[in-house]
Amino acid sequence: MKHIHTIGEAAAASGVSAKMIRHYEKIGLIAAAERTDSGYRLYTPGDIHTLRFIRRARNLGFSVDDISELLDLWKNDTRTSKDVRRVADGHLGALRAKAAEIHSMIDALEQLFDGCTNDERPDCPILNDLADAAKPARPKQVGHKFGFERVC
Amino acid sequence: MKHIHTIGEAAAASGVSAKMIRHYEKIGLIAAAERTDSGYRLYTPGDIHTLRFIRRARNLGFSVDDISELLDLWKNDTRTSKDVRRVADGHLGALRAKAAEIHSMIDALEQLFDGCTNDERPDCPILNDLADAAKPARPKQVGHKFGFERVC
DNA sequence: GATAGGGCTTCCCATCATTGGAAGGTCAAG
DNA sequence: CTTGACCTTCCAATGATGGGAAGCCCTATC
Repeated sequence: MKHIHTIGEAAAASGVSAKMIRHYEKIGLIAAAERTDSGYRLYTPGDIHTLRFIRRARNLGFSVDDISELLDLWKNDTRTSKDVRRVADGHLGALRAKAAEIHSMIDALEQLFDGCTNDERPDCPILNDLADAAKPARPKQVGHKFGFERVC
Repeated sequence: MKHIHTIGEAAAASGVSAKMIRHYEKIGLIAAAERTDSGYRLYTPGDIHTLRFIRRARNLGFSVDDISELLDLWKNDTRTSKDVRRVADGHLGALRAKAAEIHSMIDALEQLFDGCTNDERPDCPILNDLADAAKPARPKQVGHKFGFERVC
């Protein structure tokens, strides 16, 4: 039970794949690992701790750039709580924006579903809407329902 | 006011960039456009209608594969409403899964924020959690708050 | 000692939708 | 004829990850 591990062990212990560990090293997110005489990378428990940090941050959706900053802050004794909040807050904003975007898609799609009969007929408001957005699936009270263009 | 348009006009009229129109042609999502003697692509109003269809579907987050299927259904007289629903339903499921994933990230991050002082001190539950997930930011009643490892 | 297997190395490619740029041909107006 | 805006093709990059090939290394077993 040495305290030094191969990349495979580090991967298993951290939850970061060996592929990604090499990748993170290549892009400079983590320092280049020590090597054995034969070229194998070696990882200390501290390295693995860092890898776990990275994996958790990725689970929270942080980008590699964000993680790089968080790692710097983590290892920086002069950081302030504010610094960390700034990074996390930026990401939280991005997540909320993404969530809003997806929800608007979901809402639009659900609305189209409302008018969809789900039967053997070819008429389908989903395609109608895609073909001509000026003719919403369930118009609030938009008047014109002439159905020009193909029915569906 | 001809009824035939260059790729730039088609792009402006459809909301799909010229780059993407060429790309969609290359990957087979749309048929290869007619050409002038000098090689310029030519688009009919029908082509532009198709491009608008594509753009709207992309706005709803459909993948190119989905859109390809939707286009086939759109132009297929024997399709049924069910067919369209199947595609849209699959996408809706993916969107909901993505939304759930993002919300779980948001929730986790917000919880970390709860314990973050946002001041000049270096102690920060966000980093603490990333460094050691076994020690949640706001533990329900997890006992051990020894703060081994660095404080933050 | 030889061999088999599994793990490690590097390098390249693919994803997915989109954008950017370079180098060069075409068209319309001045 | 020149200028500038448009078009053409081709190549590359994005971001995070996976897949695979070719080849070396290490350990266990015969």
